[in-house]
Amino acid sequence: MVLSREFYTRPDVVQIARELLGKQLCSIIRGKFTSGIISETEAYAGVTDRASHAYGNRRTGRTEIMYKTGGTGYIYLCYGVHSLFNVVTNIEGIPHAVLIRGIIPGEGVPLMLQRTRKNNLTKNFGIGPGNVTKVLGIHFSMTGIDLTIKNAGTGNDAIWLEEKNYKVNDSEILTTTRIGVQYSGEAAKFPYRFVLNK
DNA sequence: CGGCCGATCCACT
DNA sequence: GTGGATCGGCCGA
Repeated sequence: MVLSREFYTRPDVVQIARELLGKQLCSIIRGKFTSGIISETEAYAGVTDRASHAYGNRRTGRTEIMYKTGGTGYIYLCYGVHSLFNVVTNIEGIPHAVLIRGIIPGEGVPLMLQRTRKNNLTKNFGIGPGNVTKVLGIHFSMTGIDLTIKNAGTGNDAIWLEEKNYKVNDSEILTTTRIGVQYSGEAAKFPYRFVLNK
């Protein structure tokens, strides 16, 4: 079942980040389907979170996407090399987001290998936010895409999340501070990263 | 318009 | 453990 608008528009972005573990992230890129189970997430709590791009209510061409309704994809270029995929949460006007940092490969592994130019599944395949987008074929030019429908009307391309029969127990969830945000002072200490430890 | 820098990754030592 | 790659976005002038 595709995750609904109501799932994304709830107010607690940290709780949503936690709940996204075990959900299936799917893409159709140029007509080709690939998917994986989300194994690592980080919450970015909007205008009061110094680690967020929207800290201090900053509105720019890029961050504007974060102010859209929950269930929108916020994708941006990092270090000039990597597309990073986020799920926008909360209602329109409140710029919360969850960064997807890792997936367990599901369907379409041969195509994933082709995209990463590898011959077989390595130990950390699909781990790391730049790798998530690489294996699923997601590009930062797709930012703003609607995540609640399987065909978002952008030609053959679509991204969505599904609830699958993948059970996650609380005991399997590791909570830590976020990666790469040491510049953000106190916010760097927030326990906003969730890892599936299975 | 110029300069700085990033929610990273990988090869190499 | 470390450093280079690489370029759009953001800010200041």
